[in-house]
Amino acid sequence: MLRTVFFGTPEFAVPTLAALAEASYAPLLVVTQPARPAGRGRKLQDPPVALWARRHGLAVRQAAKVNEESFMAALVELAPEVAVVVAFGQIFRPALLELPRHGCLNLHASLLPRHRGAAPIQAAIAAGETRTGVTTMKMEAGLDTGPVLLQAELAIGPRETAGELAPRLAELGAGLMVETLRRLEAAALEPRPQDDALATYAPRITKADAEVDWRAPAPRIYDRLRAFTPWPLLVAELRGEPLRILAARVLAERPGEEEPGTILGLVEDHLGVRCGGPANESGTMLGLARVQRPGRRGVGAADFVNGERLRPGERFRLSSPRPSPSDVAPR
RNA sequence: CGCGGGGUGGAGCAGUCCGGUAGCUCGUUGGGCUCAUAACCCAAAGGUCACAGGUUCAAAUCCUGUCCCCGCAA
Repeated sequence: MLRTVFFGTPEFAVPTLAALAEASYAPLLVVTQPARPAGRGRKLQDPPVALWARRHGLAVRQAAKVNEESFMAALVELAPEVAVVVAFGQIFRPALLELPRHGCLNLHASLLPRHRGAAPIQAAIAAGETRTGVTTMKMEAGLDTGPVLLQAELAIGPRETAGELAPRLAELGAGLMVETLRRLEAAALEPRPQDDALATYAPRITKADAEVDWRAPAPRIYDRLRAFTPWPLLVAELRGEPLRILAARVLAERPGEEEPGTILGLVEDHLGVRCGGPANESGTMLGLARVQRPGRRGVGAADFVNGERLRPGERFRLSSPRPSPSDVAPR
């Protein structure tokens, strides 16, 4: 029976917490972020982990800064043997990393060393990958650089969004973390250092990532839309006003000389837009299924065309090229 | 009391600043034409303009209050 402390914040961390509790690794303390103003009205909202933990009678501490003296002192008091960290959202200083005898174990939503950082799920989808997974590792000072303990893989569906993939990875990871603790107790873990040469970095997604570059091939734009669903989705500019793209698919190639961003018309109930493509091939086409104007609710492509009286030939504004948000050089 | 946008026939929108016959693109129904790639032509039905008060000769439009929806923040 390990003396365990759990650190986690969003929905992604809940399955692991639940699995620990069920597997007799119920944490002595659940540490999570303070309630923050959120949503319309900016009311204070507790993070999902706090809600779950309280509902199940676990001790909860909402710490704004875990490296501070007051929190550290409280933790020393508990004398944890191991800390389980899942999407907590704060950086641990060495003093905290070394406090539990077995160290701090992290669940990360990618196959490390790929996609270190804040948005591994989105990065994998945006990169067009067909497989990803979860990793448990022993935390060290660098961001997601610690030695790998266990990994589990799964396939990314061709139309799967980040919102759909995240809970699957969370469940997969929950089981993996329990297994990791079992092996820790049995002294059957073999930490393997990460190969830094293979590392990529997946920075936090921002609204700026949502901007569509119509010069990219349609399949690439589609990958980004899947990665950025449910947030921040994609945003394009039409008639001087932002238009949010809620759902789309890649349509069959259709030869044409139109500029990228040109509206080709309604195709199979989708608003067909000319995108970029490989040289010497006919251009690719993205079909917008649902879009949303500012202040309005989302509408289907046909409704949008009717309401706006759109005709083929109108063009979305081309955005400025930006580096792929999915992966940049490792830090 | 965080900020902003919206609620108009079945759908999506315009009209609201500058009060005065309810408009557009679709859909539906009936008729015609004929096939094409958002088919076309003619006709018809369908709205207490979110709700409640107020101002006015007159309110979708101006004022006050309420309800519902959406975005910003992650």
